Amino acid sequence: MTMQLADRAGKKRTLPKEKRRTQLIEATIRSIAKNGLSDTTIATVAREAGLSQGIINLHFTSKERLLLETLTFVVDEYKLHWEKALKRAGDESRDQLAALIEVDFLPSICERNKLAVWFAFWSETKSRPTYRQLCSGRDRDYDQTMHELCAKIVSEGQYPLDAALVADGLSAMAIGLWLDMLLGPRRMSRQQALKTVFSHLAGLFPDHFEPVQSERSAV
Amino acid sequence: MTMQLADRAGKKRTLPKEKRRTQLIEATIRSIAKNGLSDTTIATVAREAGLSQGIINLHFTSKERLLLETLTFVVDEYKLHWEKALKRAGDESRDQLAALIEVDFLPSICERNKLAVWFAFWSETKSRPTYRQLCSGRDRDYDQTMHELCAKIVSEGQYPLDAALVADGLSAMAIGLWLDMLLGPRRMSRQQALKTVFSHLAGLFPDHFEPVQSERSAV
Amino acid sequence: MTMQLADRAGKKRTLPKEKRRTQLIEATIRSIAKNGLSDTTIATVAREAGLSQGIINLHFTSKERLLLETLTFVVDEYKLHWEKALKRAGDESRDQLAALIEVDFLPSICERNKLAVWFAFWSETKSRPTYRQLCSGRDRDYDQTMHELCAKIVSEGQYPLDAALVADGLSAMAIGLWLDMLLGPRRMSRQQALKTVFSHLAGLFPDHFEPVQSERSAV
Amino acid sequence: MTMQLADRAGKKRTLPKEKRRTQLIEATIRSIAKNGLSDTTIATVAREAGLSQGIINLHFTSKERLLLETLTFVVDEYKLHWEKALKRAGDESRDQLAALIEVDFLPSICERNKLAVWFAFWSETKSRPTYRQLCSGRDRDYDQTMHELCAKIVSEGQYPLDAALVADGLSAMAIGLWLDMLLGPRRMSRQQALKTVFSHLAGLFPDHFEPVQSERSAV
DNA sequence: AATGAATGAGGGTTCATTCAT
DNA sequence: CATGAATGAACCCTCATTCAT
Repeated sequence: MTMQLADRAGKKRTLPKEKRRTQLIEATIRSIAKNGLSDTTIATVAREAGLSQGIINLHFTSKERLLLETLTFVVDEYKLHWEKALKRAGDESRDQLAALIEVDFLPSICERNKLAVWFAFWSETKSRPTYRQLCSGRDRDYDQTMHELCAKIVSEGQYPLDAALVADGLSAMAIGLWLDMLLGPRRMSRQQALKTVFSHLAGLFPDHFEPVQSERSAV
Repeated sequence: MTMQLADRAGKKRTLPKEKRRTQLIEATIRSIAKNGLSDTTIATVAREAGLSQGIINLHFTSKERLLLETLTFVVDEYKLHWEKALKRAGDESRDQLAALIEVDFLPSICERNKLAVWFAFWSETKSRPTYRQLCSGRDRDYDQTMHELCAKIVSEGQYPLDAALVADGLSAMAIGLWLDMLLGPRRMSRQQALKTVFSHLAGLFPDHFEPVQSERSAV
Repeated sequence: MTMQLADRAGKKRTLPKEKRRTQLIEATIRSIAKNGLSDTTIATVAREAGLSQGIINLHFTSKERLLLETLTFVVDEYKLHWEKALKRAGDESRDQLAALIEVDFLPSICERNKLAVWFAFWSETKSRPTYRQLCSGRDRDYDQTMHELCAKIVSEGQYPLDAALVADGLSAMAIGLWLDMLLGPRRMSRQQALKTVFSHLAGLFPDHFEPVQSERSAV
Repeated sequence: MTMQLADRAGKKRTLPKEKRRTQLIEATIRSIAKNGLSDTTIATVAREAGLSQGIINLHFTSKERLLLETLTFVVDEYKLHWEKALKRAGDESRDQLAALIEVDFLPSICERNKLAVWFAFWSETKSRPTYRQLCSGRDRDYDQTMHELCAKIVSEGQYPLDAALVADGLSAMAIGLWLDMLLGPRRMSRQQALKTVFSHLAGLFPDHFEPVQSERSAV
């Protein structure tokens, strides 16, 4: 409500096209998080943006398109982050894997609004073939990279593990933790989630990752 | 005349109350899997059940109630399974943990229709407090049991691991694998999923679980 | 308004399917006559029928279908009338032609509501190919019959006329008179219209039709 | 920058007021012919004119006004034509009547775009009193003139006909032929339409008009 | 003078719910 | 019990109109 008032006071009535679009996409993300996908209507999005209903069809032609572009927005942002993180991570495969995983728990990535979007679309994927292409699991590049890093580490450490299975498992774990974070921040904080994954890494790859101490069990 | 119609199909027109209810709940599960939660209407459920529209309000008062009872049905079935599995598992904590995890990938539990229901409700959880009570994550008993088993194994094997973190991680991984199975059976089969979890167990608890060979990497 | 009240008082809430459909078609005809085609909305039709808006989609799936069936209704009724009239007319081609023309000016055919429907759809024909098939001009059987009758009369009377042109002209004249009647009953009554056509027939086929005296010019 | 855009197309961005208005009216006529009256929106007109949406309200205040002026435009053009034709026709009533009728089938008058406009407005006349004043039937002067010419010819030729009825019939026939032309140019060409009317004139007034041979029936 | 972003009333349609049968 | 015709609120979308640029 305060938000809305602020909007009204401080903003110009007409905005550059691209600005309006992202403004509406962000309103859509908030609405999905707040109301769920099935209760996200053109009205809720418009209200969230502090604008009129007609503006959505003006900028996105249809609600369906708005939802698609919202999903794309979140997916692209995610991809951008981990690609950047990977570049910055240095040469050690250990560090690269760490970087990749840390991205999943960056505040801007795993804030609940965004997580709500991921899960909303995942849960509709079966009935909407269009969604699947955009976000099946995460994406192939991610899986590929994860697999390669695990393979390198396994061979470096001579671990008796199957790299493909480890990669799948880690990726799955991250998503499961996302769900825990979505369902209630008390159950699982970002810190807690990170510790969980790194604790596993330490168990699996003892020569590459150090043990993690949880507050809960720390004496 | 009515009799005639009833006879024709070979079905009785009136069914015991409880039968009708589960018949409708199963139709709801199929509809959610097929159409997604937001495209599941009273009409799609009734059609899936081969009955008239009015029957849902007759047996469930409202659509909301039908959905709630559908969720409850799936959650209860899940709980029933792992409680039974645990009892049958013997005394070894190793076997009990294995049993607990295997339940997640039982055909009747992780068939895609059921998974679709879990994710459908999870993704709406934020906006519907009612859902959360029913299925936040899984449920407390499950988490508790998982934690205890991990703690026992950790202490048995003297592993340098935090039991709480391992328990959370395993639970999360199972859910992440469910998502993989939901999004496409090719990406992740039940067998593959089981291998993935047990491969991690072998890595974490080498004295309790044996290494797993994936077909993919097997020479 | 009285109509509406009467409806509400005297009718059952639920009606046989076919009855409801014709009831709605008749309401559509009245609405087109009263509001024009472009101002005929689902709301105006429902109000005219004294029913709720949803009922139109229930019985006709879409507004478009309702309009199409309304057009079909009027076209079929017209065709039925002139076919029947032709059978009853006897063997004289003179009488048959007279019968054919008289149909155009039967009260139930050329009441203004119906005429409004004809013109409404004619005027949209260019942009709606579907309409054309249903009512291009009138229909081929009509044109054919008209032509044959004129040909017979021309040859009987040895008139120096082209039967095809006469047939086209008479048909066109009838439609032009319909327009006059639609635009204002004062300008052109049914009687007046009939006289106009028969006056022409008398002029063209003096051996078959007798002169007509108009009130206006009658001394 | 604006200058640049203007230059590129070679058009001036600002046009004399009257030019813009007729440009928009012509675009309206095309849009009505192409899309029908009910699908003629401000957007279709603006697109047809290659201009922005706002311009219509700028020049015509409202859509209603634009439609009204479009109708007026067509009506005035028609009236202008037949008044001019009448003046040029000479003194013979025969020639004057012929001239009057020929105007109806001048290419610029009965091109389909224009006919579409006539019928579009006629079919809405009942619900829009404003339209009726503008174009009921055609207009009184026309009817009056037609009647006088028929009367003169009837008396000249001592025909046993009622002049008023003949005038009405001819006028109606012309409109009916317009409809035939609107619905499909194959059914009725301008030539064919003219022959049809003159064939009737020859039948009615044999001393004034010569018989017409149709191609169809010519041996 | 001209544009086009923005509005919001009203259009067609869907759908949970009611109720007479 | 079971049906399905009927309702009406709420959905998405269109479009005439306004207004800052």
